[in-house]
Amino acid sequence: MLILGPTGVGKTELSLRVAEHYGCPILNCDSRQIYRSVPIGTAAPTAEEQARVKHYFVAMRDLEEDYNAGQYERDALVLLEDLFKTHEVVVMSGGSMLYADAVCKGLDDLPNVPAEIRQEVKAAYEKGGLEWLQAEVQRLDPDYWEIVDQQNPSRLAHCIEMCRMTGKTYSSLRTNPNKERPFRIVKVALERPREVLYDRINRRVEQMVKDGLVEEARAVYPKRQLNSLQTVGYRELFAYFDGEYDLDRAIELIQQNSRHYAKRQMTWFRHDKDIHWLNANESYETNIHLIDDLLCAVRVQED
RNA sequence: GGUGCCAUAGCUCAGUUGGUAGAGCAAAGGACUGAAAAUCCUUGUGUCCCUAGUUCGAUUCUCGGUGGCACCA
Repeated sequence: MLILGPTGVGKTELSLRVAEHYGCPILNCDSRQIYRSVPIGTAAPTAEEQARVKHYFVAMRDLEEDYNAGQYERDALVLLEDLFKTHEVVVMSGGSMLYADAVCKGLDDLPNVPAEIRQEVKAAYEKGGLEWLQAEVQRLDPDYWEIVDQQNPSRLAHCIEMCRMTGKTYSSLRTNPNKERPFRIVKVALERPREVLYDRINRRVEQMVKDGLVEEARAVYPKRQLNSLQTVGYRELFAYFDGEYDLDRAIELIQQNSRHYAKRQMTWFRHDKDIHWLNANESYETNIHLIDDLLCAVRVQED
């Protein structure tokens, strides 16, 4: 049972109630809540919430540890195999769409990029700029060049990393696997009118600040260059610590960037035809009832 | 009360020697295979404050009004 929705829509409480209803645990599907030390800014499930339902993939990695969607796919599948021995239904909940798709459809089996190669490509990019990345991809993998977002440094850099590591073209490694899974997936997503969602996001950011977000960010400030901290709520405060602007401006930017993030999530959801939409304004009882119906339909299909 | 300056996109402003206008930001739309809360792409019609005048034609010039700011009383 996959529960999706943009940031701030209200996934957490519905997921808890659904998990309680089925007596099952929750697999968190959030690329930032996986890390320790940043619970306030990532709106991670609280101790009380985790006491209600067993959670996985919350605060399980240090900020220094690189984590990624491919690793999440592997970790989640191992865990799910185990959980399905004792549970008919498991809830997965979150807003990281690449992570969700990695579990539902699977990514190609690519190696993790070693730090040296990442560093090497990064250094060459800093020296040669976007032009170097573009020329290098055209040279190493002309097929990928045809389809890639040619202005996007991370896409280009990743292609170069893969080519250098494997000695093959990145495009030849991309098979769009659409893997079979040994379980059925039901996807629901919560929705709210745009203005209501944005208002909730704005207020949630203010609440985070009251709850100590600034202090939390200050504590991890020395590690600001880590990928795990390239995150809304932290980058803006780091810039404030640097004196680039005042705290009020930083808060405004956190709200704005959270809204942008929600918008990008919704763009992704819109194209996923497997999603069943739930109105976040409905009562939990109503939505759980709808979810129950969806699961029953899947059981009927199986028989 | 007097004098001066200003009034153009949601915001900050540019500009039109008179031929109905454009930047930044915001906003919206989109892409997405191991950095994904990341990264990248696309999109600018708005009574140019209102009334009257001059003019073939006024957002632009003139008179008056309204609002804002500054200085003087």
